[in-house]
Amino acid sequence: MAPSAAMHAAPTLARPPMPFPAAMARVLPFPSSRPEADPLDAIATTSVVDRDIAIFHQGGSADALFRLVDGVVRIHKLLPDGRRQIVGFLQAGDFFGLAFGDTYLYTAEAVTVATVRRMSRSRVDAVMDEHPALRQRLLVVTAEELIAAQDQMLLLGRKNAVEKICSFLTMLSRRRARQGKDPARLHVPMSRADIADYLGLTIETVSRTITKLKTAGTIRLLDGNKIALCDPETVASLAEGA
Amino acid sequence: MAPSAAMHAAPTLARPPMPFPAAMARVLPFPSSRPEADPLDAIATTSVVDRDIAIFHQGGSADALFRLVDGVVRIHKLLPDGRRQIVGFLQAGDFFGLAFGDTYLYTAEAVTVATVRRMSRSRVDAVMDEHPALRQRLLVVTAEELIAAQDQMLLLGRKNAVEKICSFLTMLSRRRARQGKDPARLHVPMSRADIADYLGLTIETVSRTITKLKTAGTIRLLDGNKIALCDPETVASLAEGA
DNA sequence: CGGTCGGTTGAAACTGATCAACAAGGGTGG
DNA sequence: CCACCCTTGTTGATCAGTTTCAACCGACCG
Repeated sequence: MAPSAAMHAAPTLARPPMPFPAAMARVLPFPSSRPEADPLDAIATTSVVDRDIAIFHQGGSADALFRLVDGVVRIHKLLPDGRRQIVGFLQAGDFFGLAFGDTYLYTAEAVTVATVRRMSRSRVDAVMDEHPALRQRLLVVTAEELIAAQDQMLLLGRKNAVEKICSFLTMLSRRRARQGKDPARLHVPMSRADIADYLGLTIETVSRTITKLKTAGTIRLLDGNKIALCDPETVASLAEGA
Repeated sequence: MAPSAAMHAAPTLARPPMPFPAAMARVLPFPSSRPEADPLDAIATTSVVDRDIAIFHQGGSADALFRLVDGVVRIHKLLPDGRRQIVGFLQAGDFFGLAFGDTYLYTAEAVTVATVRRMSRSRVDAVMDEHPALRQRLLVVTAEELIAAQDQMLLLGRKNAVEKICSFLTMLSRRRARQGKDPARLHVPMSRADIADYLGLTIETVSRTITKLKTAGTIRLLDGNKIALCDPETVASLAEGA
């Protein structure tokens, strides 16, 4: 995988030196599976991306917009010395790759094997001009992302380790609920390093905090990267500092 | 015109200790490009807001959109126990208060005496439908705001105190440059508490870090809340962990 | 002139980071 | 099939950056 534990903090040392290498994502062409009524769909091509493979890189030429069909994708930014901040975990339906300059401002990588639909930027613009409603929709999803980013700013700036972990678990729980699945039973495909870089912690602190919640009886660790919330409400209130 | 009643709601302290209503709100701050002949202008009314007075509150009914004409406004979110995270400082030209739900997601307050133009939400929607280009512009500025939010996430999650302060100074410097003013001479109207809550630090750490930069000869403190950057490039590189 | 407020500075405490060791898979090659 | 290794996660001990608590200063104000 890409950046990991070793690159946290430590202003002096920086094991992985390069911010953004050149390697492109291994994106396999794939026939369109379910063509929706979506005009964007007509200009999209489907690809399957392996675990830990980049879909695009920070600094790379931003020539396409993507939509996640299946799997989980992380987007992150890097500091020159390799410190990493994961800015979001995407789920099915999410758009990404929005760039208003000519280069991507962050890297997108598959956390699990992921299926994405790729739309060239020029075509997206053309389709938008034809279907103003799409632009409205894109505005709404961008706005929702901004709202989520602001919540994350509150988390990163003002929450302690327990609150951060509980916020993370609550986010996963809410996603489950939105999918009509059991919100007390989470699948957590991301590594401790990913969680740490998302919450502004180290892997050790993530591990210790999860252990603490487990021994406190707040959560239970199941196998297959699954976590059970004994009481989602309690976890949610811990996330807010209760 | 006279300041509207709505924006002179209860004076808000810089750090309100009381909990806030659980109600969620959806608000977007976003910068505009040019304040020229604008159809939005026709439906706007101007107000002057005193220092530290709220323009709207987190949880309040989101019935209007605002554009900052003059002064500085801060936007912040609160945790139930009063911990505060400032998610942005707005400058002249910036839009804020756009809501995608029916209540505001956070509070907007004047950092300096501020002049704002207020546009009712229903009228904004009508004007948008009439001028599709406005919606496009809205998308662009929202995306720019999202990009800024992601940079701030990197700052909050992975930067140390010196890097945070230098990032803040660099942001102010870039704004000055964009206004055609001397980027090495900053006006800093916000208090130490505001800076602390923006950077995820305490007032004391902000003060100490600024002192450290001053004694290191990186910056000079001038009176009238002004700061001179001895070398903006150096400050910018310190912001990235150099 | 006393009081408050914003900012600075000092000392101690604490949370989370760092360094280090180890265990549990999982894959690979002999 | 098994030994080995490499990766991921856990746990312990110590360290350090930031926070907390506290005192102080100067400016401003009634």
